[in-house]
Amino acid sequence: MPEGHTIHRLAQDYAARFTGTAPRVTSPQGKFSDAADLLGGAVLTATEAHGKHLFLRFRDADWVHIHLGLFGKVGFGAAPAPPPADTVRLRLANDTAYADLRGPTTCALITDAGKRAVHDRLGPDPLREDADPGTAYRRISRSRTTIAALLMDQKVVAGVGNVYRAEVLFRHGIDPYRAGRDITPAEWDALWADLVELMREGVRNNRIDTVRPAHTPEAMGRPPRVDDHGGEVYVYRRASRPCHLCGDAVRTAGLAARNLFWCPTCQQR
DNA sequence: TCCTTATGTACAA
DNA sequence: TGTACCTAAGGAC
Repeated sequence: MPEGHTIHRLAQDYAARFTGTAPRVTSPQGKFSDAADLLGGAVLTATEAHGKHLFLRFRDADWVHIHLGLFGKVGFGAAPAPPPADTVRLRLANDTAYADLRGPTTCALITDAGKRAVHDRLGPDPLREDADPGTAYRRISRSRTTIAALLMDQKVVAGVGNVYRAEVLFRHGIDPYRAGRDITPAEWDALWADLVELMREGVRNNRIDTVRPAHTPEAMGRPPRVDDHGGEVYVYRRASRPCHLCGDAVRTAGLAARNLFWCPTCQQR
């Protein structure tokens, strides 16, 4: 499910199955039918991700812009493709594979200029080679907004979602309510480097794991556990349960319409 | 079977 | 700050 690592992984997965082929493009659910018709016979030539935005290039400059939102999902399978569910917004199918996209916030055909406009409103993405963390720090270091809100602001950093936000702040012992301008350059460098590492691992494994080897249940002599969302984490969705490090209750609170999770003992101002 | 929830974002007021 | 949008899974009945 969709934070930046999911989208970069999807870019790889679409590329592996469809690059250099002219897949049949359909929209069983209907909302992308007109654009799908325009892509009939077109070769998929590249895929790219920036933050939570996915781009599939057909021909020279026809881009399908996809944003999964909160509910979007892509399912891949081997040919022959079964009859699609009627919620499938976009199906690509060639002789070897198919991919079904459901529930996206965005699935639209755009031009190079349209794509550039998307990049322009996004901050640096820890998963992209061209990312400049200094760009993000210039905004953070001038802001009275909390670091928790800034990390989720895609104009500041692209690709971080609610899980990575909670976890990276925990890993660095940073209180989520600290103002951006109180984050030191050294703290930002460490946060960024950690995001790069965690998110790369997220792409590799297609899930979010943030617990250091020294803190796994095995290493700490505790019973094994499985976190709700499929990865091993410190605080995300662990409200009122004991912190893995200090044992105090993990706290939760609403912040900008999302649930924030943190350990008030391990994360100090 | 209904209700809640979710790793997101945009827009109105 | 609230609401709308898109889908599916899990839990309460």
